[in-house]
Amino acid sequence: MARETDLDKLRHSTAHVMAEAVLELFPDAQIAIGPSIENGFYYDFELPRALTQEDLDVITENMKAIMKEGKPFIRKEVSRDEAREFFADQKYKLELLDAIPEGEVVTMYNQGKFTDLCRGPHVESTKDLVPEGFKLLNIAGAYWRGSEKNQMLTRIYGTAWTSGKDLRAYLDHLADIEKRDHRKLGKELDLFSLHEEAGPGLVYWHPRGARIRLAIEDFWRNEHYKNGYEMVYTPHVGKSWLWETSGHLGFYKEGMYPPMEMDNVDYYAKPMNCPFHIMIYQNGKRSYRDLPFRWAELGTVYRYEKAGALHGLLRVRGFTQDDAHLFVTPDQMDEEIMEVLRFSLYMLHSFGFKDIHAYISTQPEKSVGEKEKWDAATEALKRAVEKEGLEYDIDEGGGAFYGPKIDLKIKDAIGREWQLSTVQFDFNLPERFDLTFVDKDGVEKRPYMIHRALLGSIERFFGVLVEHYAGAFPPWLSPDQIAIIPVAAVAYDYAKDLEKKFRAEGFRVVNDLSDDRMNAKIRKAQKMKIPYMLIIGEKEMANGQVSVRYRTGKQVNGVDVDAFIAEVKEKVENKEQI
RNA sequence: GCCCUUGUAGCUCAGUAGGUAGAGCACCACCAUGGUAAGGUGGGGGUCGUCGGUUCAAAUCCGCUCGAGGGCUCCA
Repeated sequence: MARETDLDKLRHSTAHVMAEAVLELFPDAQIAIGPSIENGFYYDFELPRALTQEDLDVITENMKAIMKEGKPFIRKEVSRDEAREFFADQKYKLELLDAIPEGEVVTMYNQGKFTDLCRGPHVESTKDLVPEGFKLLNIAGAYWRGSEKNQMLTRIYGTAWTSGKDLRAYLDHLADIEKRDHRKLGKELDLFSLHEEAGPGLVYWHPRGARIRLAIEDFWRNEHYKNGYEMVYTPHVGKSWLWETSGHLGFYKEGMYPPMEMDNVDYYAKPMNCPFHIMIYQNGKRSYRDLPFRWAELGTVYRYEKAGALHGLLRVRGFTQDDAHLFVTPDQMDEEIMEVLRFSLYMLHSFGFKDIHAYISTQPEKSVGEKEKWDAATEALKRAVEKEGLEYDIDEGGGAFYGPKIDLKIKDAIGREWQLSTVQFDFNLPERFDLTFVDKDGVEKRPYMIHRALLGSIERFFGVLVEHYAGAFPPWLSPDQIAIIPVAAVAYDYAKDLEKKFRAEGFRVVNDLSDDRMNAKIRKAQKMKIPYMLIIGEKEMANGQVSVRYRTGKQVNGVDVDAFIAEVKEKVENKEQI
């Protein structure tokens, strides 16, 4: 167990004080566990009734009072019997006690009226805690010991810092996260919607969202061609034998939409694209001269995610993977892995993600395929990651049963990690579908198969992008790149000319000819986070110019139209933010 | 699936101790033609998520159900 930092100690001790305060309110409460966590702490209780916000206020006041009293935290080593007797009416503590290995010292910590079974460490006294530096945040349900078979407890989450200033900074950070929420911005910027009445977890892309998606997809397709991929399109449903052969019906059935029967055969909506790409592979006798195949598809798949797991665009039931499958000979493996990783990084960088961390997952206990293959593939993954100079962690035994993999996690603008790219070896499907290629020596051999997704799923990636940019997309992605804002009706003809000109240049333009006042038009464009606003009136008309107001608030008046076009083009081409 | 919270006009939200619904924005109409974040006036729009119960009377109380949010679990 890692040594606890001072902040961990503070948080853990604050959790104990919270438990004391809760027991003051509910003397009969059963207490479970209360550790420190990132940014705070929690404690789980079994309570006689549901908590309200008022309860939290009372608990908070109790806690502050306890902190002011300055009660020492006292550590005490006890025998198991002593502990068992002390916690006779605390069933969870008794269970925890039983789980402590024989021979390990049992310790209890006391402060004021509260004593907990706890290995510590804690601060010296409750007066070392910071009344103005903590806040109880929310109430949630949590299973005892994290198992859904067990009793659901009430968990109170809190945050704690060494000063009121740090607390405020953290609360500001939480507010920032809320402002960036892609569900909120998706509504405000009119990007997408979800309709429970039409099916939970299924996404509707509005025109403005679709424009962003198309910009992403166009870029994605072009880059794939440049990197030697071919595009394929495959069906959305397939007969059950495909999924029996692939093993999905065996291992993954509860994650699939239920079957549709037609002509006495069950059809399933695809949860993955692999079997379909394999069908294309199977369509002919393959030679080593043909390999590698790199087949990519923006393939829409359907998976049954539990209702409680659905979350905006980040967790949905129908989504589009930016999928590709590589069929390679064993001696092409190294080179192909290098290329896939390089390509992944290039894509992520293009979208403004610079901070990238790799995770390599190796052979688990239960797996298919020979050990030599696993080792060779794992080594290839490591070599690739090292060659790109990426920091990486190894998750020993964390691979899927069918092969090792690399996952790439990016950090967004406010430091949150998201897993996007994944590159996975598959020793299973080539076997199950009996894939072969004819090698130089005329012998049929098994190809290697690599699954990879660079962005993950378009929906999820889009959600991450919205939060990363807080809705202020760089011009190349922005749904509207330019807003034309004529000051008065006299400038409408000029506005229309400009609009035509910009469209001819390939820009996405909105021309605001409404009878709003200019100020209102600016406000609207600003709220839609349009990067360039062009204010035009008599002055600009006379000189064939535009006045540019940037989303950032900067203004430049009297700009020649061609100079403006060149400026925007450069930003778009370089995928730069303004 | 489980726990807690929650569901009132397109959106954001008010609705005090139960007496048959309000605001702002958006939308429509008219007036106003305006130089860097909301011009004015008027208007249309809701069976208060669904079903059932208590009551003379329910958006307000109770039950069921369907969603959503925060968690837990799950994510081969």
